[in-house]
Amino acid sequence: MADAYHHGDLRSVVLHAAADQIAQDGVDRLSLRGLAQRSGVSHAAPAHHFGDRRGLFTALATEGFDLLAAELREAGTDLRDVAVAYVRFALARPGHFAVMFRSDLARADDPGLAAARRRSGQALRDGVGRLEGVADPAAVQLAAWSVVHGFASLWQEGAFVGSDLLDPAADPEAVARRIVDTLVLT
Amino acid sequence: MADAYHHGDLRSVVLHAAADQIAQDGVDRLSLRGLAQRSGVSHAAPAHHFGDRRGLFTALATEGFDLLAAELREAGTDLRDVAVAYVRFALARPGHFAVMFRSDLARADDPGLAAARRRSGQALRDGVGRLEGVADPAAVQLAAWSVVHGFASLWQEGAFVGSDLLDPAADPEAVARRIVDTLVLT
DNA sequence: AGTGGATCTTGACAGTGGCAAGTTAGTCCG
DNA sequence: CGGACTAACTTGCCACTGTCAAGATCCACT
Repeated sequence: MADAYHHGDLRSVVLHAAADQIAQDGVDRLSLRGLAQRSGVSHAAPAHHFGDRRGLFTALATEGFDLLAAELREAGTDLRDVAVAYVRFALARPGHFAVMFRSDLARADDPGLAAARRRSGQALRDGVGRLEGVADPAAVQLAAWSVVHGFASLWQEGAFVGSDLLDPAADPEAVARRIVDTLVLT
Repeated sequence: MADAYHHGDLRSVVLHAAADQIAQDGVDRLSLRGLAQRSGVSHAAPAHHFGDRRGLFTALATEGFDLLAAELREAGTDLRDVAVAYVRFALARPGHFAVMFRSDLARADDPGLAAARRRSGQALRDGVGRLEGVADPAAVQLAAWSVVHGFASLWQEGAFVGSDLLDPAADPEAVARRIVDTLVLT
């Protein structure tokens, strides 16, 4: 740990630091050099693992999609539970979530990222697959994804604070459940 | 136009150029100097109008909220129409939309931005206000906002492209209407 | 033991945002 | 008509950032 050379775990250390910093200050204020300094290495060390600024975001997004997939699978097969799990993930991992759907930050053609995105998409599909007796299942699936994604985004950016739409002290997961209930009973 | 000094319209010229560039390359790749060059002025000229990088984003977000408010008011008083108008705005003004809900980019305490945000919030409220016979109107309002915001965000970032959830050539407004219909009939 | 490759450092370069000081243009007021 | 005042813009500079190239260090393997 106190040794000069990091021996393997630098990659995850930097990733973790990046997620922390993004959660605190936002993506725009993230500096690779600051990240390196915070991780106790020279300014060019991260480049060896991620190559690029885009490479770092790509790795972070990939990790995010894998974490999301795990979270969704754990939630089971009920649409409501899966939806709430999506919101829970977004709020628990703001640093990852802020990067995952930003095509301008990550390298869109990265095969690892595409695979992880596909995995989480599959997990989402598995959880929402059974929609018997619904007129337009595809619309419901789209709506479910959109509503949890939008709610998580808006919540995280503080869009609800002065809106009178909800109690500032409310539990986001509980609100998410209320919203999803509004949706699926169609 | 060919004169050396811009005389007044530089502010809007730069704002327009910024919206264009953000729509093309994303927020992260926006350079104030490139913007200035593209507008035909020196690198420090924008600073006089916006002060700061954050100042530019603040102005752009403010303009965006005003445009959104106008669009929402024009849509009338039906929740479906207002919701679709929200999506239409987001897709028509991607450069503005990308900045409007990013608290890390704009100056959150700016009074002009707060006022514009309040105006568009009011417009949204006016359009969605009448929800008679609904068990949990606040939840429906939250869900409506969340679903259009999420759908517009996901669409813009290309999250739907390989997902089999919808036809890649589909008209986003039509899809948005389908989604909203899924929602309000509760 | 020593060779090879992975990991990290050092040093340099162009580009960026931000600041200070100077320059130009228009306006107002005698 | 002319001179002062102010807004708009320019020039020059600085610290910082991302990126690249070259060198140093460590580890594994034979």
